[in-house]
Amino acid sequence: MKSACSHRHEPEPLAALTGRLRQHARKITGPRQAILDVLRRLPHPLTNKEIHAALPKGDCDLATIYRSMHLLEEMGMVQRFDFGDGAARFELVGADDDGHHHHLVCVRCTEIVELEDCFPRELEQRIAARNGFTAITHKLEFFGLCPGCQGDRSAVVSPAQHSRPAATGA
Amino acid sequence: MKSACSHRHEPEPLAALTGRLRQHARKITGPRQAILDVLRRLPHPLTNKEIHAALPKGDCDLATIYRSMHLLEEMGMVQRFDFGDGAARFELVGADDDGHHHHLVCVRCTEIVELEDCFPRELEQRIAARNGFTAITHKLEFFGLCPGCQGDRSAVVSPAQHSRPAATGA
DNA sequence: GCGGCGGTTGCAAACGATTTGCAGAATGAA
DNA sequence: TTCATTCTGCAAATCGTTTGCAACCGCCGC
Repeated sequence: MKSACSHRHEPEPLAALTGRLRQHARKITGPRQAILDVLRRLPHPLTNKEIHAALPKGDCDLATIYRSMHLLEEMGMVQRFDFGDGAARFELVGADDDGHHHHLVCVRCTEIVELEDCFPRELEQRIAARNGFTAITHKLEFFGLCPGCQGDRSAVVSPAQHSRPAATGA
Repeated sequence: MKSACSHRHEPEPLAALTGRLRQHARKITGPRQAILDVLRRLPHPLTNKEIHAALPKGDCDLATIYRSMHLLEEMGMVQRFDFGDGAARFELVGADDDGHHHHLVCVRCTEIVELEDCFPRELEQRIAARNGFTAITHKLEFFGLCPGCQGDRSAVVSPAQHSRPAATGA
């Protein structure tokens, strides 16, 4: 069952995480433990490169991180997020949680706020019904200027794909 | 001004589109006319590769399409969308429109339905206010099984990044 | 109608994120 | 401890996208 209050929990102990691996008949290896520990201690959307950087030097190859994230995603242990900058990000998912939530990203400093809010369930159902779709889900992320970056007129990180200065004309 | 009913309009004549280029002091070239014409006739989110394929053979280099889409995006003539499959998609934006809207994508056949629905403005404002953010926007896309693909138990196109079979367990 | 400037284009190489082939290494079961 | 497998590191391959560069051409002024 899922707790009524699904806010940020205490980090799940590493042993519990590796236990989930064991349940899925997956081997508990050094790299996997290291990766899970990073995810556990940094409860934020992390790119594979960031995970790699957070790892004790040479603890794990970047390719292994990619493979591990695929595995963990298939097992439902991590949730993938896409902020449109061309790099996938991952967050650990609680054992009793489906990981579904959204973010508010500052387009200037890239600060990330975890949100509880979600697209209204009933409205989603109506959209599904109206179009005859089933098994409907959604991807939703918010972008804006955080308190600290407001009034700052310097360049902005475009929510669009990849680099390139944001549109100035329009 | 913007019309009260912003549903799918008649395709804007090519001359009107090139006229917008002229207004921005941009040259009206063959490749650009060809690209705009494709966007005009195919009112769906198109990848650069799809646009390239829809073009009369050798009418335009793929790199030119990438550059053109950047230009058109900066001019607000096209809107960029990201369905999480690693390729950007573009749609022409009406002259009196901001292009903001969302899609419902079938994860099996990739059929795309254009939606009128949007995340509740007031709720978005509340999220912005609660976190002190300003200039807030959002990216939102829906995924599900279209009527024709329901009951079909074959592989699914994951809404996640790139290929790889979608999670079956979990 | 002509000439020239600067925006544009095609081509190919460069890039960054992600994937994959392969041989050796390490885990978990017997 | 042995063995079958699963994993890992390394390097090369992919894929979408960007960019350097030289040739080109649309558009303005004459």
